[in-house]
Amino acid sequence: MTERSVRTARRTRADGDRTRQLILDTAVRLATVEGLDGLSIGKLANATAVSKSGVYAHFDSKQDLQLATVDNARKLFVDVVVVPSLRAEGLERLTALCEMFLSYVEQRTLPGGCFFAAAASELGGRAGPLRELVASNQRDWIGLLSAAASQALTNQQLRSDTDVEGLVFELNAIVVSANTGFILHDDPVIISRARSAIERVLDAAKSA
Amino acid sequence: MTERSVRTARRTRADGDRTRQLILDTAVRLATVEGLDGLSIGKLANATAVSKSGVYAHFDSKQDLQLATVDNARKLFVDVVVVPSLRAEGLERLTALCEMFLSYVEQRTLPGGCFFAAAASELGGRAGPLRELVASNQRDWIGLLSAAASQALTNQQLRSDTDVEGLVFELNAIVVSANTGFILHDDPVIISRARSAIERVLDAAKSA
DNA sequence: CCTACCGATCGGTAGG
DNA sequence: CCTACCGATCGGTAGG
Repeated sequence: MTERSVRTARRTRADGDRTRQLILDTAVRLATVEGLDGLSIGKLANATAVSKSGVYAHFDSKQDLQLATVDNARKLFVDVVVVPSLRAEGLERLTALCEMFLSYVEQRTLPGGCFFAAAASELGGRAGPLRELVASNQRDWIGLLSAAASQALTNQQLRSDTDVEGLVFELNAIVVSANTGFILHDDPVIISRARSAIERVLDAAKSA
Repeated sequence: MTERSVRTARRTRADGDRTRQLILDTAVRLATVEGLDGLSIGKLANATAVSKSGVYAHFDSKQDLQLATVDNARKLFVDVVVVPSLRAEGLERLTALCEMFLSYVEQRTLPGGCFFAAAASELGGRAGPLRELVASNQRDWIGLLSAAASQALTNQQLRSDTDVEGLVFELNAIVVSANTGFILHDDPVIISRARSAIERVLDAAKSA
């Protein structure tokens, strides 16, 4: 009987998982505004109504929390940008990836815009595992665009003399720049300017 | 006599100006790596071998220091990117602005790459005078590119149906993305990829 | 420009 | 998961 009431009162594993997820989701949102470094355990504890040591119950150190936050941001990015685009193939997939990225920014999915654009700028000039993890995620994204572009080339949807790396560099530059500009100037016109630029670049590369 | 020795021992106005400039130059460099917010008065004092209150002798508050740091970064940018490009006009000026920007990044003028690219990413999602100052500098840069592009159009160096705003958006996206990629991946190939992209975009816009 | 100090907050730990 | 605490560092000030 005592045993029983203790058991019902005790926090279950599922509770712990939910708290951990709450902390990480909040961390992703906070980090797009304050930066991954500006994110403090104290502020995060306050924002989630968990005590500081409650946060440390889930993460060994600030760096451990930061790495888990990047992983969580990756999951979000895959869910809202990548997965919906995988329904299409080749040129259509390439177009969808760019459009879903722009829409992910435009919808203000995260308050400070794209998590990885912010993290890449913040950590670019530093060293350590956090920077490497962000760089690796960035390479994965470029790889995803490149694979779609290559398939479009194989499908003869793009001109046979297309420079795939150059095309992907340009597309990525456009969507990332749209993110920064949209957040800095709070101006949706920048998103439509990016849409036009994407269209122009892809039209120029399309096979006749 | 006592008067005299006191006078020679006393710090002159020029000494103060030199210290202030040393602080600001160090702040610009540090801010490209640590961020304008990550920049602390203590670290800055250490890096310049001035005491913390020595820093406060020149700036009323951290925000005051940050605003002065942005102004100092602007001066540097004008010196190394803008001024050399103003010798040319029209299309040549537009090309020079892009090339000088890429070279300013490639030469590692600042350890964390372009100051304003870093500041725009860091402050984009926040509010206040610092963000407004950075946004205003960003608009000036876009305005500079736009003016050169417009003149190129007037000079009939660009096709008469050229979308100046779209062209400038694309050129800026390319050079800023080159900055982030170069710093994050430490790979000079990204700069040459950007040079090719600039060339491709400008070639497509050139009048026959 | 310095030394010496302020309260607040940082990342992190002890003990439960 | 909590309260209560640690030394270090933060932005900033007093007094010289």
